[in-house]
Amino acid sequence: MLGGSAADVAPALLGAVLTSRAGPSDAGSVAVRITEVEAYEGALDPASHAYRGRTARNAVMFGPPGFLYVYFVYGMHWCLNVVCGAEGTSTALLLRAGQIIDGIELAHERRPSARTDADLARGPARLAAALGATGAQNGIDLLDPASPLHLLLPDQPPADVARGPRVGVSSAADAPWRFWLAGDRTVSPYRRAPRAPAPPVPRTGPA
DNA sequence: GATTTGATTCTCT
DNA sequence: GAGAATCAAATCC
Repeated sequence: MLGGSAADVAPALLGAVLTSRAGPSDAGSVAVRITEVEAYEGALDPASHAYRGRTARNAVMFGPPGFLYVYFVYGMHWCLNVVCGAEGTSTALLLRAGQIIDGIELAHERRPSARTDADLARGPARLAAALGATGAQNGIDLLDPASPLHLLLPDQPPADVARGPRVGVSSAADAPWRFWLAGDRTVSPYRRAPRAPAPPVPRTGPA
């Protein structure tokens, strides 16, 4: 399952369940069903952190699949990625959204601004916050049940998978490398990258 | 060594 | 709809 190009692996990750344990005890765990991901194709993808080669920050992406790559962005947010390519290929999948299926109360405590259950993990930084994930979990093995974060892949890929352009990326903005469960309420709203040029406006008024 | 930008979210207008 | 918050990595001089 894991080990191919990010776009190939992406549909298989939809419907997967990511479980986090708050601490040494099992009390306070939160589980999320992944409903939206984005593929980042490593050295082939201008939008990928691995596009310009290996650095201390992105080293995890160059490792074997099944590991967690966590990065810090905009000075305040953590984002979670699952390494999916073979060792050395640096492809990964960004977890963009999910549905909390266990530990809803704890998730609300971690995300006070979320007004509904669907808002708890609707967005990459929100998902990380709901799980209580930070850079401390960077590089852990998601396939190891003993890890603080554990990923359980579904028996078979979901049927209703939609795909489209990625959110918030300013390069390769049109590549259809975002995948989500069609119709799911927890999928984040599409937004073009802030710095991308405005789309052409047809001239309907007087010149 | 200094500057710029970013795989975002929240709040106010 | 627009702007602020705020850190690290990458880029430029």
